[in-house]
Amino acid sequence: MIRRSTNIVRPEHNEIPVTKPMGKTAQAIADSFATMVMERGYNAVSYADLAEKIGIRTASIHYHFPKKSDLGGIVLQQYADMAFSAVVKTDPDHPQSYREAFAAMMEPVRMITNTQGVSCLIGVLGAEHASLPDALQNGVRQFFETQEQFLTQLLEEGREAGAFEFSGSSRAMAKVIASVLQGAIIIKKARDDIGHMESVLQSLNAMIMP
Amino acid sequence: MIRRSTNIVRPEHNEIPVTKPMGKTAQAIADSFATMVMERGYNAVSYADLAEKIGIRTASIHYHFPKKSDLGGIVLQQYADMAFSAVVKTDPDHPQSYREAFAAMMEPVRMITNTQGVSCLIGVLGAEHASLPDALQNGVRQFFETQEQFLTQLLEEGREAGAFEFSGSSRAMAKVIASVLQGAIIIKKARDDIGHMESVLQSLNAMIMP
DNA sequence: TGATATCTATCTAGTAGTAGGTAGTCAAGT
DNA sequence: ACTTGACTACCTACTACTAGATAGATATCA
Repeated sequence: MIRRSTNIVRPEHNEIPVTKPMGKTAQAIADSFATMVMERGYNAVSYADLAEKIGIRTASIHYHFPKKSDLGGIVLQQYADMAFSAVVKTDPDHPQSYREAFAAMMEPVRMITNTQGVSCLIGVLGAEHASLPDALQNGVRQFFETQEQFLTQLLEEGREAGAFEFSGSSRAMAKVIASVLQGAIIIKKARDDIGHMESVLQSLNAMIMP
Repeated sequence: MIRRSTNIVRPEHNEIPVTKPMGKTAQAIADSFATMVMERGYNAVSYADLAEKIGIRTASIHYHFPKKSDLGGIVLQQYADMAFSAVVKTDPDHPQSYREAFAAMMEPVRMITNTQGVSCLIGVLGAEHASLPDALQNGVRQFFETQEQFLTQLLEEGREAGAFEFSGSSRAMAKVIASVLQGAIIIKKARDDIGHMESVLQSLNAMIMP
């Protein structure tokens, strides 16, 4: 049974209403933390590392983020917001709109591709899964589920509109795409080879475009 | 220019000749370490964890593996040996032999798939790349390079023999396969969902089999 | 307006616990 | 007797985290 809808709906990932926006320092901490995790992994980033990089004391970081898991949670949430915010309005009468929506989803991937030494935050956390605090484990799982749902819907509706062409179910293809992106990003980091990512992205396009 | 060869040659990954085989305890330490890394990540496994699991003191682990990087190195080497040892003799006159060789390469993947809570050792280490000792960083990079070379050759010769069918270069397809496996394994762990892996493996077969 | 109080963001100085790693001892097996 | 594999006991460095103080900004109120 195919569910019909005119537009790709922005998925909700239970956003806690952020009543107070983050200050400059807090955001700097979050940004540095995110980058370092994408390079080294969650467990390899210490408050001391962060403090030195930003130029404050570790205690000041604890002021903004009492526990490491708080910091991890914020960073994960911001990352998910970024990843799912690139929404392009889709229209069944304009197949191109689905391709544009897909391209928009690839924007964060392109950013990671072009930043040396980093891979996807979620992939890194996924690799360390069992060692993470519960809240982060759940966040990671939820990200993957949301991403699959989002991709499945885009592929399904895009195929009906004639924008995509592939065999098998949309869900199966969504699983392949999510997997190939995660894997390719990790390999490009480990091999320090942007070419790997570029090749895979090209193959991926060939896989779904008519 | 296509390189012709009758057989898939087992790649060398500069194996240091292990003059002395490992004792029972040493192997138990290595095995437990490998499993725990595949669950949590390299940096989240301590000598204390290991010692408790095996039932010895941490100092005893240092006796067998003076530094953590030694332990990591051995485990990485054993993992690579396992991954690349499944060699099936290929024969251009028997296309089925290439499919069998491919299936043999998937055997370790199937093992990981069916073990709850673990993902591929190399993928985990890849995710933590920047925080690893140099020797491990190089080992991981080399694994990916060897794997790509191995897969490329198998796909190329298998396609010539009529065993595989796909568009694009063999190398590009090898990159896709290596990536999709890594990604899928991480996602199945994070989502605790074997179904994800099974779906992806099926799609992967459909991608290269005529 | 001036005094008082509260808030923000940082600091110094510490905590207990854990990390990887070392020195030196000792018993059992060959 | 020598090797093997384990031990006890320890070390230094680092971990996340806390307590308490302080300087400066901002709000409240007599």
